[in-house]
Parts: sequence; structure tokens; C-alpha cells
Amino acid sequence: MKIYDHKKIEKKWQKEWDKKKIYSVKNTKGKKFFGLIEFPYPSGDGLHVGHIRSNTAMDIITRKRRMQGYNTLYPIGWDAFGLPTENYAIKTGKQPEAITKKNTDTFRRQLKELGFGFDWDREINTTDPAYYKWTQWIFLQFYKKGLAYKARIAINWCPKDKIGLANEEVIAGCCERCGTPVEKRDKEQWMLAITKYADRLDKDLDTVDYLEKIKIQQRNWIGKSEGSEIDFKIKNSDEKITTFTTRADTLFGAFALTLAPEHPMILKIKSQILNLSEIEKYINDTKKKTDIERTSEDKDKTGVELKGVKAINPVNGEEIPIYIADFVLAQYGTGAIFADMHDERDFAFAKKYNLPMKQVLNNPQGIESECFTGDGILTNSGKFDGMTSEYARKEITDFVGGRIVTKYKLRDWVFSRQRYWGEPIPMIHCEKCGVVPVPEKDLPVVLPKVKKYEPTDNGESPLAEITKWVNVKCPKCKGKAKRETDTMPNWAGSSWYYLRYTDPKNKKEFASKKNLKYFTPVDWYNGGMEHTTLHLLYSRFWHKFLYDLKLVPTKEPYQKRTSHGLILADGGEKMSKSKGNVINPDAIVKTFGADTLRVYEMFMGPFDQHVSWSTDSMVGPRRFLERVWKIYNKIVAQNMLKNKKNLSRVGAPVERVKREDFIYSSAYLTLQATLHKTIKKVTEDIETTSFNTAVSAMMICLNEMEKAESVDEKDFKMFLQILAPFAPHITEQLWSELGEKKSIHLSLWPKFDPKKVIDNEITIAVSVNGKVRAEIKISNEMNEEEVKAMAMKDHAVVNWIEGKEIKKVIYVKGRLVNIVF
RNA sequence: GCCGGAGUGGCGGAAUUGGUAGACGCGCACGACUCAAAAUCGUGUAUCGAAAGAUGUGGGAGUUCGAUUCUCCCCUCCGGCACCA
Repeated sequence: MKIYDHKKIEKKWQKEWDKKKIYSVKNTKGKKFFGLIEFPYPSGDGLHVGHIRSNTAMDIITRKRRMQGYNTLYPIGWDAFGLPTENYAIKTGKQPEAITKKNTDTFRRQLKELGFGFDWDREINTTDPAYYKWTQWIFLQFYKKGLAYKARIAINWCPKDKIGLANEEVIAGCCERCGTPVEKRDKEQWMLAITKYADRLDKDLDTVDYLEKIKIQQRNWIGKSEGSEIDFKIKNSDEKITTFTTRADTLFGAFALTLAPEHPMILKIKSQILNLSEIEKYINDTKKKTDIERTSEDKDKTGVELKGVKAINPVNGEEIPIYIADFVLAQYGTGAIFADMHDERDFAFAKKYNLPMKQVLNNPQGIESECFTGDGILTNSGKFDGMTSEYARKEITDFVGGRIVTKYKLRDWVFSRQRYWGEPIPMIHCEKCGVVPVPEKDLPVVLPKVKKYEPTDNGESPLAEITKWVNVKCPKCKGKAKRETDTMPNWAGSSWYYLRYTDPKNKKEFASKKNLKYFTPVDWYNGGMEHTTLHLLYSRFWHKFLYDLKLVPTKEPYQKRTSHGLILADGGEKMSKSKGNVINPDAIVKTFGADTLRVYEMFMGPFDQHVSWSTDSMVGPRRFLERVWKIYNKIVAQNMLKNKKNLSRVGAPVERVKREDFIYSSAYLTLQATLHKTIKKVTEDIETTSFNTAVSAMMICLNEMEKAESVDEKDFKMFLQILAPFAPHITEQLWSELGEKKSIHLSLWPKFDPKKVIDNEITIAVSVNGKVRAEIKISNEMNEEEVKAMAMKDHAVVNWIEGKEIKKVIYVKGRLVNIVF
């Protein structure tokens, strides 16, 4: 009798799969499936159990597809540019390349030890010049189309990391990475005009199959809102101020015009302002504040009136005061609003400064509240009185010559980083010609070797000090010029990596048209929720841009997107090095085996929800696999009996069974029904990422097989096949032990037999007035009347209904009978 | 504040076109095997109760023959956004 020893079999099959390249995609023929996980950042800590959760899930999906006959691509690579490596280089004096090499070697070893079916022939690395050549090339295309531009803007500056951050990287006013409050700094930055794609990024979400919460989060981030632009003239001046509002219906109630402190109009009408010094002080104070300070003052509204200047309400000619206030944002809308009492902020502002307010909406429900912000019926609004808000918005906008417009919260993407370990932005600054792109033939612009990686506090990249690299000839005039020393953010390489997988070694294009047409879009992409408004949005943007250039064949990169929940430490806290609660997968693989770890991670809870790690619970999945092995032993024993071989060699306790009798027994039919139900459930559950219930179903099936007197070898093989995506090593071993020559992972996915799924005898409940009082066994063939009659006759039921007048009897097929009196 | 998600035994969790709540697993208890232990196997395991039975899916109301599932109100936790006009 052989014993399950994961150490013996896991290494063996990993080598075998590698040698035979069973997971490599060799052609572009037939139906395809492209499954994708977010390629890992190779940190020095090695693989995290969270990686394993996501990777195993997609490994199961792709293995199933492969067995269903799809030409299946499941690639892997390294998103290797980024701060942790650079910081480690600064600390240790080692080169980022060397660190990356070491880390990717560790990750590769770990991933292989877990038995993932990656196509290792397509491994990519964003820090490889042969790869980032194309990242730079795509940037040049953005530049050519005017979507990459330089702007002097106030950026989010992290004083600890000494790096500029994109808006998406600032969490509650603090650096996403280190938690330091960010400062504002004016700097020349490369920008990508993602806002030009805002509308399509929003609208095209309708065409893809993403989890609803992902769509909602992206939509909220893009922040589409429809409203009106309305111009206010300034009294005694030719100037006008454009406001943006979604509530044009409240225009009659405007009591002030409120501008962002950064609003350019303030400079233009400077001469008319009587309290200029007060205004300038307020503007300066605002500038000094960080975002946290500006928003954390309990939302207390502050502002200053521009004395000596009045605006004219276009709807009724009323003169109203003009204020500047820091709660009005320069970046959104037009940086100017009109204030009215049907908005909580304006209401609070008016209360604070004792401004007179006028009610112009009645609550249709008739409930009086101090500040009514809903849609209502217009009042005090001249000829618009009595209109509904919705209708009046359009009418009033038309009446004052306003424009219906759409605005977005999304802002352009700050694309410069003042750090070393990133793709150099392929631009040259010439004294004569200005900004000149590096000619495509000169790509890649390779990162030069440097001695010191420290960023500087003046906001320049360490690259700026490498004069030999910085000083170049202008590609246009051959005169003196300097290279751009900013690098790209780490979101650059990951914005298009899935495309490279289709043709990873191509030297002429980022990928051939033919391969792109065959493999894209990605059919199923799984990743973390934390990337919803970062990577996922950025890569959709890049993809749409490439689509517009006719370089990719689809409008969207990913057809389907799911996300996994985090794996938390035992107490429900996040795993972190500082807390010392990180689980090392290497140790788990050693003691329990990769198959157990995989099954455990799939079984521990619903895939899309957070779960807490518990090493103690791993014995369940381990026992499960050991018992699978025991069924194999049972079959070996059965076969020996059948072949009348020497019984003493069979270790398992086996009773003599006449197989022919068993085949037609009801026990056999029950086992068949369980097996086919399990095949059905596992097949379906994988599609809905309900891996936990799939494992549970297989456990139930195994329990049945254990109880059975005999297990049919063919049936057991089917069981191994549906288990194979979850536990690839043990199933491969047993598959081959049972005489199969070809890998189980290249075998055909079993189909359930609909006829066998139906039970011929079932137990249903009988309830009286909704309370369950008995159980009865019924057969398939019984009709409703027969079942009801049987239920009424049950002695436990009779006790309850005796002498009562039965009002009705309800029968739910295959479920229950309810008797009501 | 707004937008999502969740609340079920000692623990992880299962079950929703409304139909036997607690599947499966962990843990625990008892038993078998063993000189013994571990492992393994078997039985049991929501709560109260000797039992009959009653109660029970965050709390409160409602619809229904029947509600974890649907409706209304409220509470707690997690995630995202946060003065977006």
C-alpha cells in the first residue's frame, strides 16, 4: 500500500511539466482562452499567501479551460520597477538590477513549487530594456497625439519618499506608501490626458463583464456629472465669470458668487477690488495649507468678500456679492459657483457670514426643513414658478444662454517621477528647439548605471547628476541638449503588459497584429480591489488609446474582471512585517504540500471576501487529500481481488464484494448520483468563483466513496479530473498510477450525466402550520396527491392534525408538504 | 456625509426565482485500535429542557401557509470616496 507523500510527488511532476512544457501555448489555432492575474511586484519578502489565493483561482480556471479544449494562455511576469527596490538599493548600495534578479529568482522558484500552470516561455520583466523600449515607444505615441504634455502644476509631494504622487496615490491626504502627509509643490510635470477618455472610460463599462462593485467604484472615481455652465457678468466691467452647476433650477435664489482662491479672474479685476491686501492674504494662507488642513477643519466654511465688485445674476439682473472661499475647488467645474440656500455648503456659508437667503424651491412632500436640497417645485422664480426642478434646469439654462455640459472628477494623470528606478521618459530638452522626442530608432533610452540612488530634496531625479548621460545632441538641430531626467511611474509598464504576453519576444513591434487578434481581449482578469482606480483604469485608458491608433483590435483590454478578498492574519489584522504575522508559504509547502495549501486557500471562505488565516484549519484539506489517496488504495485492492492476486500484499482491509451485484445495487446508484452532482457543481462553481463550495462538494463526494463497498475505477478517475485543477500534483500521480500515460491536465473535462443526477428516492419535510413535524421518504414517480396522502398519514403528523379542520395542503415539489389548519 | 459590502453555532463558513437553517471543514466530547501516545477510524456536537417541546440567522415592525432570503425603520463592522457645486 502506498502512502501519500507530497514531498516525493510534487517536485517530480513540477520537473515533468517543465520538461514537457505542457502549459506552453504553441500556436494560434482553435478556440482560445486568455486568463490573467496581476503580475507580481518582486519584493524582497517573497511570495505572499495573498498572491497564492489569486493565482490558484486563475490556475483552476485556466486548467479547467485547457481540459475543455481551449488553447489556454496563462502567463506570468514581473512588474519590477518601483520604490521598495530602489530604497533597498540606497540602503545596501546594491544595484537595483541585481536586487530584482535575486527577487524574481525567488518568486519564480516559489511559484513553480506551488504547481501553477504558467507559460514560462512568455515570462516578461518591465525592467528589461527590450520590454521598456515599448513602454517608451507608447509614451512617444501619446506625445505625438498631444496627450502627453508638460505642465507646471501643484503636485502632491511626499517629503519622506521625495517623490511626486498621482492623485490616485494620495490616500486621505497622505502618501499611499508611507503615510506621510503630502505637501503641495509647484513643479513642471509630464502629464497624460486621461480626462480626454473620461467619457469612454465611463460609458464602455457597459460593454464589459466586471463585478458590479468594480464598475461602481470606477464610475464614482470618474465622477461624471451633467449640469449647466452659466455666465455672470461683472458690474462695470466687460469680464464675466462662468459658473458650473447641476442645479440651474435654483438660479433665482443665488445670493453670492463664490470663486476658488486660485481663480484667474481675481488677477484680472484686481484694480476694482477695495480690500486687495485682505484677499491676497487669504489666497496665500490657502496655498500654504496641505490638503488635510484644508479639509480637516471640521468643514468650517471660510471666505472673504471681494469688496467693490458685484456680479449680475443673468436670470433677474440682481446684483450679488462675489466671495473667494477655499471650499470651492479650482480643479473642478469652472472653479466658480453661485451660492443658494438649497445646498448645504452654501447654506452653512451664508449662515456664518449672515448673508440673506431666498427660498426658491418647495418640498413636494410638504415637509419643511431648514435646508432643502432635493428636487422640488419652483417658487419666487418669476415665470418659472410651479415648474419641477428637473424641467426648470433645462428651461432656465436656455433662458440665460447657458450651456448643458458634462464634467468629470477625474483629473489628468501626473506621469513624472523624480526617481531612478523607472523607465526614463524618452524626451530631450534642446536650448533652441525646446522639447524634442527621442527618435523611435534610438529607443530604448536605457537607464544608466549610477553610484548613488538617493533622490534629492530639490525634486530632481538622481539621473540629473549623470552628466555623461544627460548631455546629448539635439536630434533635430544637433545642438546642445539635455535628456529628460524624470522617470515614469510604476503604473506605466503594467498598463500594457498583457499585450506583450501575446508576443513577448517580438523585436519589431510591441506585439504582432496576428497574435493580438488571436489572443486579445483578456478573457478573464482577476486582481485586487485596490487597483480599481489605479492600474485597472490606467490600462483601460492606454488600451483605448492604442485602439484609436488601430494598434490593438479591441476597445477594451479585459472582457471579465473579478477580484479576490484579502487574506488577513489570524486575528483579522493585515499581515505585515512589522507586526510579525506574515505567513511564509515555503514553510507551509514543506510541511503540508502545495496541493494542501492550494485546496486550503480555496476552501477557507468566499473568494471575493476577506478571510483570516488559520494554519490549524489546514489539516482539513490535508486529511481530504490523504483520504483521496486511500480511495486509490481501495481500488488497487479491489482490482487485486478481481484478478485473484495474492491478498496478503494488499494492506487495505477489504471485504469480498461481488462487483457485478454491486453495479446494480441502489448503493451504487446513489454513489453515481453523488458523483455526477459533484461534477455538475464543481463545473458551475468554478465559473462563479465559488471555489469554497466546490471543494465542499468534492469532500461530500469523497465521504460517499469511502462509505461505499466498492468504487468504480472509471468513476474515481472522473473525480480525480475535477479535483485536478485544485490539486494538480496528487491527481497527476494517481492518474498515472492508474495506468494513464498522458497528463491528467491535458485530459478531457468530464461531463455530468443529467439522467444520473436525479435521485430516485428523496426525503422531504412535512410541516404543520409552517413548523416541521416529520420527514417522509418519497420516490420520483409519486404524484402530488400521493405525496400529500402519504404526508397526512404519517403518524407524527396525525398527532398534530387530529380533529382539526384542514384549510389547505401545500406541496412544493421535492421540498416539503405544509398542512395548514 | 455619500457609495458599496457584510452581520448565521466555540471558530471558518453553507443555504436566497421565499420551502427541512447550520452543508463542508476546524475544534471539542465519548468510543475503537495501542503497553501508551500520536495518527487513523466510529459516534455525537445551535441554545434551553429529563423528555415532550420551545426558542433561534444584529435589533424592531410588516407581508406570507411558510422569511437567513422580500418591504419599512434602526444598530454595528469593513472597504471606497470625501467641501466635486
